Order: sequence, then C-alpha cells, then structure tokens
Amino acid sequence: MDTTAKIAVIERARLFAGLPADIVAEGAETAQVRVVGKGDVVFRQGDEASHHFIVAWGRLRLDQTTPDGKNVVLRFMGPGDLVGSVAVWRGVPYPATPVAVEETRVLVWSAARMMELMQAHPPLAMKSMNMMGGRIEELQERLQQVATQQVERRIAAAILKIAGQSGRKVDAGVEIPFPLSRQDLAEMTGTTLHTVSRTLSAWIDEGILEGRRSSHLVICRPHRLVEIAEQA
Amino acid sequence: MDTTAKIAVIERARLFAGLPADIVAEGAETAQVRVVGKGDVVFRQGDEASHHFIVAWGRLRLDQTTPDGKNVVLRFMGPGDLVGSVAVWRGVPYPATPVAVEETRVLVWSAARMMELMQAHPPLAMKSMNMMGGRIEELQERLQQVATQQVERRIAAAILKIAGQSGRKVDAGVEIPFPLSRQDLAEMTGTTLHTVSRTLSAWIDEGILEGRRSSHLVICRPHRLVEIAEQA
DNA sequence: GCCGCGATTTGAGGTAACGCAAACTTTCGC
DNA sequence: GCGAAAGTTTGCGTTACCTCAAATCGCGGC
Repeated sequence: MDTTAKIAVIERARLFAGLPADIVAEGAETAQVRVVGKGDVVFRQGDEASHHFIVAWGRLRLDQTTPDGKNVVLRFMGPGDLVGSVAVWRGVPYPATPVAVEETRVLVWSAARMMELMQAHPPLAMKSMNMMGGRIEELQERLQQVATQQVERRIAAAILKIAGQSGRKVDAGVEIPFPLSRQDLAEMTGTTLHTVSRTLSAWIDEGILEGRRSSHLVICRPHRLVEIAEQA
Repeated sequence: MDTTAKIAVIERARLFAGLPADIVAEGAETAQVRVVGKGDVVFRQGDEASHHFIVAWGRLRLDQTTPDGKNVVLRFMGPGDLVGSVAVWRGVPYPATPVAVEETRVLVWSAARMMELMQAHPPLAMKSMNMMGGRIEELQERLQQVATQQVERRIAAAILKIAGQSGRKVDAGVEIPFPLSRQDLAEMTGTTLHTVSRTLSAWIDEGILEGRRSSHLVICRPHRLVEIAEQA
C-alpha cells in the first residue's frame, strides 16, 4: 500500500476526518501497514500496549475474556475505527483482543510516533477525545440495555447496531456483509447461542430476517426489528 | 470558598494532579463554586452540555433514565471526579443526571473556559484522555459483569468497588460513608431491590455485612466478599 | 464427490431471579 | 413527639432464560 492509498484510508478515518491535508499526509507517511488474516488477531488481551491501529479494510471483532473463561464481544470495528489507543494512552495492557472476522488491513503507529503527531497537532488530540467520548456513550447505552432489557430486545438492538455500522443494501433488504455467528450475537448481548438461535429462528419464520444456517444475515424488515428493540 | 481552598481541591483532582502550580492556580481562579443540596441535581439528562464540573466535597450518583422509565446507576462520584466533560467535548446533551446523595460542592467551568485551559496546557488534555480511558475500562468491566455473571457476584463486586473508592476504616470493618439504598445497588447491578435485599440479608446473617435497615453499610469481612465476587 | 467437523436447530426440564403483595421499620416533616 | 412517607424485609407464584442433550445441516479438506 503506497502513501496515496494510505492517505485515502486515513481521510475517511474519524481521527483525521476534516483535518488539513498536511496533517493527513504526515499521518499517512508515518504509518505502517499490516495484513491480518481471517481468524488472526491484531494483538492479544494482556499484551503491553505499544501501538495504535486504524482499520483500513476489513472487519475486527473485539473480544474480552474473563478470568473464568467466558467471552464478551465488546464491539465490531470496520474501516476508520481506532484500535488499541485507550490502552496506549493509559499505559496499561490491552484489555481485549481484536480478531479479524475477514481478511483485514490495519495501519500501525508506535506509541511514540502517535504521541508526536498529537502534540504537534492539537486537533488530533481533540478528535481522539471525541472518539473516546463516543465509546463511553456507546458502552453506557449497552450497559443500560443489558441491565434493564430482556434478551429479545437486546438481540434486536445488537443486530440493528451492526447493520447501521456495516449493513449494505441488497434487494432483499439490508445485508450484514461479514460472517456473524449466533455465538457472536450471544456474546454481544450476554445470553447463550441457544437463545439467540431460537430468537432468530422465530424472526426468520416471521420474515423479518433471512439467513438460516448461513453466515450472511439479511434484514428484510428493519422497521419491525426497530419495533422489537423499542417495545416497552 | 476562596482561591486557596479551590487550589487545595483541584490539586487532588486527577485532572490537575501533578501539574505545575501555575496551571493549578489558573484552573482554580477560573472556577466557580456551586453547592448542591442532598437530593438535588447538578444538571439533568438531556440538558445542553455547557459546563464542566469537578466534585470538591460530597458524593454524586450518576443516573441514566431509559425512555421506558427504568433507571440505571452509571457510577458514584466523589471528590476529584470529573462530571459532564464527555458530553461537552462531544457537543451532545448530557446523557445522564448527577444527583447529590449528600450535600456536595462542585467546581464549575464553562465549556469555553475549559477549552482555553486545555489548549493553553496540553498536559491537561492528556490527563483528560487518560481519565476518559479509565471510564471506558470501567464500563467494559461492568458490561462484562452484567453480561456474564450472576446477580450475587455482581452485587458483591458493586459493593467492593464503592468501598474501594469511598470506604472508610472503622473498628467493625470498612464503612461506606454515604447512604446507599438497596434500590441504588439494584440499579447499579441490573437487578431488583428485592433481590438485593434478600442477598444482603443473607450476608448480614453470615456476618459479612452490617447495616440492616440502616443507610450506612459496613463491610465486616471484605475478604469473604471478594471470594463471592470471584467465585467461578 | 464423499467425509468429518463445526455451527445451528430444536426439545425437554430446571432454576435463578422477577413480579406482586403485604408487613414492618426507620426517617423526616410538621 | 406524632403521623405520613419512604425504605426494607419477606413470602409466594410465575417465567424468562439457562442447561443439558440430541438431531441436523453445511462447509472445507481430501
């Protein structure tokens, strides 16, 4: 990937979006590129946090494993998303593991290099705070959902959120363009894959979804899903 | 409260901790003070985010209300904690309501004034990012707890977290020095006050806690609570 | 094209926790 | 100091969801 391609990626990333061309170019020049194969990890939970990453192409699933072996999916990340920065700033080990759910390319900066960029260009730091704020809001919303809503609503909300981030219009409705297993949805919503499977089966019977035994889900009736997600 | 007193407060606040005296003094001079009576709010969820706050004395409970009327306690905040900043930076309405659980004093900065401070003193922005990162980690941990652990463990973890933040040693053990209702604990852990009451009753019978029908909880056997919070 | 393994579906039974309800106790306003 | 209101305890029936179990399907490897 040459600098021109990197600039194209970075411009779309929220961290650099709207900033002057010279800052974008400087960011692009100092970035390395890394290819992460499907199923491979960018880094592992517990590793010392030494680099910042931005997703260029592809899709990552951010997993957090508990001491007793359970797994939680914190979020899915796509092009433009920032990975690892929180741990780098705080000087703590990465708290989760990003796994590629399809072949993915990431841009990489060392902690020191990104620190230089930020100190040279305060707007970068402001954008970064803005993005961290977005994460906080998202986490607060999910905490509220898991704490107060029943499983069916949480699953609906999770699917809608992913569709909103990554969905693509196809003739049957909105497609989620990467493999999203029942297990993934279960670990996003704090339930079991059995319950997810039952719930999706019911929705497929009602014509809300398509994708039985298939890894590419299609939402046929998004409005109905929204109703379920918001039902009292 | 005069500037000297404000400086004393700000020095202990994580946002200013360890920074040169002149920055601290400048922060103190530009801060207003506001008294918030027990049960009163600093601002309301949905208000336009116009000011940053730091708790000087007292204790706040950060509540988030859902469209269908349920309530979640996002966190308790004490001296040194930053309130409202995330929403100000993002330019979105405050996403939650801080309620004083005892008489509380807060320092107040307008959005513009804090922006000036941050731009004049980059270390302030770095500290702020650091604190936001802490919030993210905390929220991820709680999400994981609510999503994977059963109620008893979550209640134990919530009590331990509050004790760690605000607990005071007394001869019977560690006391939580502000009123913490069963309802509060229920809304922190995503359960009902009935379940919290039953659980605490059992723990009081076992001698782990004291504080039946009293608003000041005392943890007599913290180690036992840790075991419960970590049990497989 | 066939086989084996992982993902999904579906069933049956159990249970943790909820929802409702009522009694009781402490706190707070007057 | 008294009464009302708020917070807490406790019992009981219900249920949403989990756990265990088995059948089925689809995909990748050979």
